[in-house]
Amino acid sequence: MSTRMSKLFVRTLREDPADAEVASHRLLVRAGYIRRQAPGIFAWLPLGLRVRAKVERIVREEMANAGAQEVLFPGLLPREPYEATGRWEEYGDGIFRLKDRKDADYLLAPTHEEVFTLMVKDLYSSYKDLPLTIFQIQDKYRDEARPRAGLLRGREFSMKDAYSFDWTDAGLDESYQAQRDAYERIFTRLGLEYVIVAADAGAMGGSKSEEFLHPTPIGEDTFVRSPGGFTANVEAFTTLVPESIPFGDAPDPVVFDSPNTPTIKTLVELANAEQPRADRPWTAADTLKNVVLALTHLDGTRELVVVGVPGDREVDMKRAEVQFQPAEVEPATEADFDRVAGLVKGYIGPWSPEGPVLGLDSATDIRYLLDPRVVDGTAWITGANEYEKHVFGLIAGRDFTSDGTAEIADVREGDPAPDGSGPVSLDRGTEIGHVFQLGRKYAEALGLQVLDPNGKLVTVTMGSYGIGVTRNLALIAEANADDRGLVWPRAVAPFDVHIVATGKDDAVYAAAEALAAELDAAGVEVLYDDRPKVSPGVKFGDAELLGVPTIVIVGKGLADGTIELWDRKSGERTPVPAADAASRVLAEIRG
RNA sequence: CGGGGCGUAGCUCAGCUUGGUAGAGCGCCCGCUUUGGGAGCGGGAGGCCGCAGGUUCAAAUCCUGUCGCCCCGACCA
Repeated sequence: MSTRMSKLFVRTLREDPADAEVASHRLLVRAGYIRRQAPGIFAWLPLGLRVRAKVERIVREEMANAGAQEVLFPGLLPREPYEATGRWEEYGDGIFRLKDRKDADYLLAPTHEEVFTLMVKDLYSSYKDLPLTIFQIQDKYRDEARPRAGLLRGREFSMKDAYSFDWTDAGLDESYQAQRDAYERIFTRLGLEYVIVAADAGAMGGSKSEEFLHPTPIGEDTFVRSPGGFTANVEAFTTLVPESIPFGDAPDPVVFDSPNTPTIKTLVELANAEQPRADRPWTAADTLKNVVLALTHLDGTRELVVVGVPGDREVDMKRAEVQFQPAEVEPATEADFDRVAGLVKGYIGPWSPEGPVLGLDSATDIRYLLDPRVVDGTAWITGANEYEKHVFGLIAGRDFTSDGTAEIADVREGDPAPDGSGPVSLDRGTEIGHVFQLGRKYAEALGLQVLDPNGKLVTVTMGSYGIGVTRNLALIAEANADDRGLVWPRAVAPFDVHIVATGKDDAVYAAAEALAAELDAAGVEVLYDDRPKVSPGVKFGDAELLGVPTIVIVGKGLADGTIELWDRKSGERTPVPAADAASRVLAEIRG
């Protein structure tokens, strides 16, 4: 049965909704696919649901291809399983919590590792039952601090989450690869450009982890690519370590007066004026900036660390978080400085004439880490640990050492890729899928073990694989819109064809109706704009806004026996004999 | 949590500076006309001006408080 526009539960808006910024949000609301219900929470109207179902179908088909079975867990879950893995606390304000009438704690599930693991534990106890991959498509809830961009970052969102269970590491590799392959097929079918980047395994606590990123200017992630094919999320980017330089007969460090140098820029200017170097001027890259960070560990203890980074680089707090996780990182506060003796704000450095100042074996006892670029033999200008004094010619490895390296400096366009594949470029992207090997963390915490062929208990190793269904939908909309509206790829369009009848001639409506019926009988999903008192301009505008890829206009051409095929994407209109219309549409849709 | 902006009809907004009976366009309903690019005319329905308190003869408008929403950042995946 084809859908009639006159009966469809939709109201298109002539103007952009005031609260929508990005194209997908604006257009999905304006075209009547979704409506906002609460911040980051949306109602789905018939058009939106149809697209959502199409996306889900592709995901289901490829999950089946990958040998995964569909299940459905509740979104409302008790606290206990999350307590067992520590995530009830870890999630903090990030999840919706609630209590039942007996005052027992519940949560709206942000993801389902725990309950999947427990279900497998309940049912399976032999290696013969494995491998197993099960998945669901279900709404997830996260109380995002700031939901934004409509569907792109919601508090309720639909996600396909799959979990694999193996009893050997090799098995996990295979299960992982199967999902990874399925993801490539899914995004290809959805028509979404993607890059696979090495990701930080992060809070989920696993080993191997890759993100599928869709490059888009509205993306919230930054990732790098090199000409040689290296890709990584900036958080996971590792610096190419330069060769060490022999100390040779480099002169001893020289302390100099450096009043009024609150910034790296002023310090460099002063150095060039007062302590010029023979071969080339000092630059910010010659300075070593010692940044004091305060870490708050999981047990609540606060630790100060100092990280030395080249002065031309900023600290990237996101990279710092990754570096020090699971501790929380923030710049040290005044109170932190007050607690430690020996740090002269603005003049912090690892060296003093009296001996080392930074490091676990130094005067301050503060952990000192260095940017990987600070290799042995490099010479630096840095603080002399005395008010209004800096030191130059300080040689790494000779005059100071560290307790290790830290990747907290920002990544820049042109930085060399760690695999030697050339300078990287930076792009914005949004995560559309994430695959990773959880390993045994959850199985251990929840006691999921099976008997191996020798009758020995072994802990199961797991993978977890997510695709944001509604986010993908939004990104498809985003990537396929023009100034007139949505332009759906055929694979996910709410309808196959949108028939627009114009004019008031009964013959037009009769012909349009007959065409709709014929196509419908052929299994085509038809949206038929039968509204009799609506002007052609409105119907054309709505057709463009809704974005069905093939539009058929039955109107004034009918007098000459023609009907028009209108391609939404190219805008091209092709008159065809009315008698051929159905077959031409079929060819268009299936060709 | 920090910064900025905004809450007036279903939607987009004006009115607020300078207090005096609630406005426009679109949408919706009725009638007539109109039908290939968001029609015309006539008639109509629709408002706790976010909420609370205060000032005042009188508050959408001024003051205080509060709640909410949007954007940027922080946070989060």
